[in-house]
Amino acid sequence: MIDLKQLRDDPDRFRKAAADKGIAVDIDDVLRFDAALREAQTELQSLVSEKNRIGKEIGALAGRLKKAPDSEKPALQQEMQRLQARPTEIKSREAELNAVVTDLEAKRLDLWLRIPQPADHDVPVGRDADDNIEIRRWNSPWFDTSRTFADNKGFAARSHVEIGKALNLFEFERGVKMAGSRSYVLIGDGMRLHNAVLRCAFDMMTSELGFTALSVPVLVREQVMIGTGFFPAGREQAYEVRETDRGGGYDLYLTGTGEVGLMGYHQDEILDAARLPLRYTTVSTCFRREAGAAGKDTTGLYRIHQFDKVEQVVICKADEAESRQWHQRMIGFVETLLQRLEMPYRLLQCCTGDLGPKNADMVDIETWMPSRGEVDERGLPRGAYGETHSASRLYDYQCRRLNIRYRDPDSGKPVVCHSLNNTVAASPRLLIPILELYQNGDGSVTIPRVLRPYMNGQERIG
RNA sequence: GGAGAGGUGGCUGAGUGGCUUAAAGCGACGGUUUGCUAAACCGUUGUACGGGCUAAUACCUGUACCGGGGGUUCGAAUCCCCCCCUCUCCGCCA
Repeated sequence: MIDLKQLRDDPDRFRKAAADKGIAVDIDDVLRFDAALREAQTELQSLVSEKNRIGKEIGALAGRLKKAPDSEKPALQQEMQRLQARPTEIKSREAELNAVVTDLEAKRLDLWLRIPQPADHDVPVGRDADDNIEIRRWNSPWFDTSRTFADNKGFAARSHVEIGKALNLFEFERGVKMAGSRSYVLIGDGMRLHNAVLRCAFDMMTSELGFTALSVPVLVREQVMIGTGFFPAGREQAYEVRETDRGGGYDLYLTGTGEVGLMGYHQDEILDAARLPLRYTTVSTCFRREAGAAGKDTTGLYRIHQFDKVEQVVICKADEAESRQWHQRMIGFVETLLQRLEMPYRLLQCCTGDLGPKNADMVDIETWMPSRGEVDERGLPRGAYGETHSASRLYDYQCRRLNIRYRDPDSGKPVVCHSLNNTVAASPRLLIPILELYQNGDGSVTIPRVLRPYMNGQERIG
């Protein structure tokens, strides 16, 4: 959520920002509702103020009335009636104004929540993912993405789907039987490898990097979804559990990322400035409806409704330099992990059209997936980078919605925090490059060295 | 799931319709005193949203907030209704 005062001061900045992101929101309506609301509030408050003042007189009079001898009571009662006339009159106008204020507040909030965070000045303007700009690449010591898979490994690549089927690491049929399309079952070493990746990433964040591990709810109230910025814009992406239909007071929503729980944790708190920055990590199951993605990435483990993810978030002081520094660090943690896994990746600077409403800046990390991409003249896929991570820098947009602040040591005033988040490892999507890059000509798969401690020392599958 | 007790400021805790529109204590901050520390004494005290005046996030002023939402009333922490949460006991259970 943006700062309304900033909107009043410079509406053009937000008009342009929304246009750059390709998000339709009527800034003029927000300003109109805002102005009308404040006018109504002003009138309402002065009426209530008058009512309260008379109320005090009535209170004092009531006290005198109680102690007064009977002879004086009729006069006092008459005075009481006279005093009560004006508040009664105010009440009807107050009710009218209250209705107006409630209505305008709702209208203003509805639009306010939809005004996107302006992209930072150094984020390239663009329409969609095609306009993202590559920042840099890293190649594995033993796999050069500029050469074909066969040139790298000496045999033709099989897709993770084929590998998984041959080695019985996962299947889709029974997953679909139980839960519908985009559902799957991990089996045996497939499940073990999945856990190994997550554990490896989780241990790095906690033991090595000092992030605090939290296990957080993945079934949360609407307020947390709004606060973290996933609602209202992404409402159709979340599964909802309609508890109100069975008499409960609240509906609940399955979270699409651990970020929701990690950030919602401190909702409505004023944090101790001395304890910032807060660094949290979690491993959680993530649920996504993938509405609007029908027909897209329908094969394999790439786009699925349920997966597990190690996520990292940082909540820091409202300082642009510090925010930017953490963004780079958090990206660096992921690079370290991918380099340990010896898998080629690249960094993409996302353009304005690909940022989403809440980000000032976003860097995607894509890992090389040999089975993706166009098919060459021999009918073999050329391979392509596939998105595995996304590092967001949000300034105070998310923390303002969540109402997470700290007290500035100098002024003593509450200041809205900055927040950042980044994937550490999302699996089974990350199993795609692992299986495909580490496959051998004999059909087996070598287990990446860093994952072997989490596989009981096992070196190969199959 | 059943029964009961609760939810008041940073913390403890009083307050069962106005004469207290949240007492008192603790803590924190500022000051006085002091060779220094401690103590004592005096003072201050939250958040949000408006309005006024502005260079100002300074100052003045208003409204709201006693778990959340609604209601009764001239007036609600207090009375009524719904919901949420916590605790105790019972039941069930990974």
